[in-house]
Amino acid sequence: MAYKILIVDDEPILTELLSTHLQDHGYTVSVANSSDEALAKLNTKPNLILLDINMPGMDGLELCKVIRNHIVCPILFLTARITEQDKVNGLRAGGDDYITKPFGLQELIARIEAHLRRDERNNRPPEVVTSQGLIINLSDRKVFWNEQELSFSKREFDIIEFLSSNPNQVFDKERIYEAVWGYDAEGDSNVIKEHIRKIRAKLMQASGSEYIETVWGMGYRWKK
Amino acid sequence: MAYKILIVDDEPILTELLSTHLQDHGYTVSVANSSDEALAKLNTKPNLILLDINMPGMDGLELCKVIRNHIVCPILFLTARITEQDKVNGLRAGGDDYITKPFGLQELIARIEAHLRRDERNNRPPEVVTSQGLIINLSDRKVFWNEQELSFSKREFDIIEFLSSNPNQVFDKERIYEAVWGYDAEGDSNVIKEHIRKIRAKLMQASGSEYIETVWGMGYRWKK
DNA sequence: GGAGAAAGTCAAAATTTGGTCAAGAATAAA
DNA sequence: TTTATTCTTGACCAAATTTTGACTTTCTCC
Repeated sequence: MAYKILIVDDEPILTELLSTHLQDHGYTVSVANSSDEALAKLNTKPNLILLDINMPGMDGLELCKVIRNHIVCPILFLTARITEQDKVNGLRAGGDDYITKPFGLQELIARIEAHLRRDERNNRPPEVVTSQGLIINLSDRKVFWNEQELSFSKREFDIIEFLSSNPNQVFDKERIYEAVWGYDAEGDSNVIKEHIRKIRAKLMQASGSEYIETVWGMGYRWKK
Repeated sequence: MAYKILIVDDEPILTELLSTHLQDHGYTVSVANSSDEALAKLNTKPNLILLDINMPGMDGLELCKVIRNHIVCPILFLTARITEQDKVNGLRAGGDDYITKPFGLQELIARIEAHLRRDERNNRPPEVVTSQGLIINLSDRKVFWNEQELSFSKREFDIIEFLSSNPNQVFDKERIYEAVWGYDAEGDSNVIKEHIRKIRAKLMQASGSEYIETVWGMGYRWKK
């Protein structure tokens, strides 16, 4: 999922430039040309905000404080001001970083990445894979069919995780073994077949449908 | 509790100056004059690291990457380098900010505050309240079941703190050991099992319910 | 349709893992 | 110092999982 970045600045030339550049790097960008517009666009829940300090109407610092009452995400100030006191004020207002114009676009991207990465680290959302009413929560290692939690052993879950994270792809038994056990299987082994059987049985009992498909002579595939 | 800041720099004059200044602002400071020393001092669990890029031996960027494998805390680079590429490299290496020498002490403090505040916001609720009447106060290191205070030893509380701060996530024994003891366990150890047993017993006696769940083959999880 | 290969099934054996206990070592308190 | 508390270790048991081997079924190609 692409990260959403909100740019708040009243200079159309700059916002246009930034917007394009960020989009080239895979970000979803929305632009606000005024404080009011910025507040209105908060409901798009941006993952990061670039905020110009010099804005007509409400000052960037003020705006920052207001934003902080609404959402928690990295806020980076863009500004031409350079005195130390300005920096201090910006950070005290609840900003997370301070980039002085003119700035290099590469540096900007790197800083954005650093902040997003940081944010990710701190409060990563649960990774969830879903298919047809089945919810697979990878970080909690839990599987639900509607309200009901299904229980799987370690190996079983590992196999489910691997297959469901790569839906519709066919993997032969050696490949699955390698991915789940971490090393190559020696000789012919019945292990995979047996685990697949267990998994299928549990999923079938709960949901009544098949999730793992056999591709004859090739391997198994997670249907999505 | 005072924040702990680790300064990594090989210039004694600078570290001395910084150290004094930070202490004046109420921080607990430890100094490492080399990469090896820095790594050794990681187990003091600093809340923030100031890292010089130009160091003899392991480069600051390298060091940063290594540190990132151990702990999660803001890392601020200190350096005389100023090219944009340098900044980009620093941030990519896992750093959170980049301060070029010479820098103002006020700005430094402000940036430190901003990062710590940020960290606080993200992952340090002052107290964790779990479901049925159990209150875990992390700053006072006290646990209450309704009105009654439960007593836990240091290790026991550390484990409770770690698990309950990351509810629903499964941690294997090595991971718990690393988080609580600050370094890797050597060989198989029974310590975690034993402490978990003690904790469970106390919680069960007081509240009559299980808070720590065993995930077979994976580890333990704090139920929430 | 039949041979042979691949996949599925089942139950039992083998292994791994977690829980418990008791006692020694280490640490803190008195 | 003595004493009490906490931490760690090793042994053992019980439970759960994983693997195995024998067997049956299904599919493909001749």
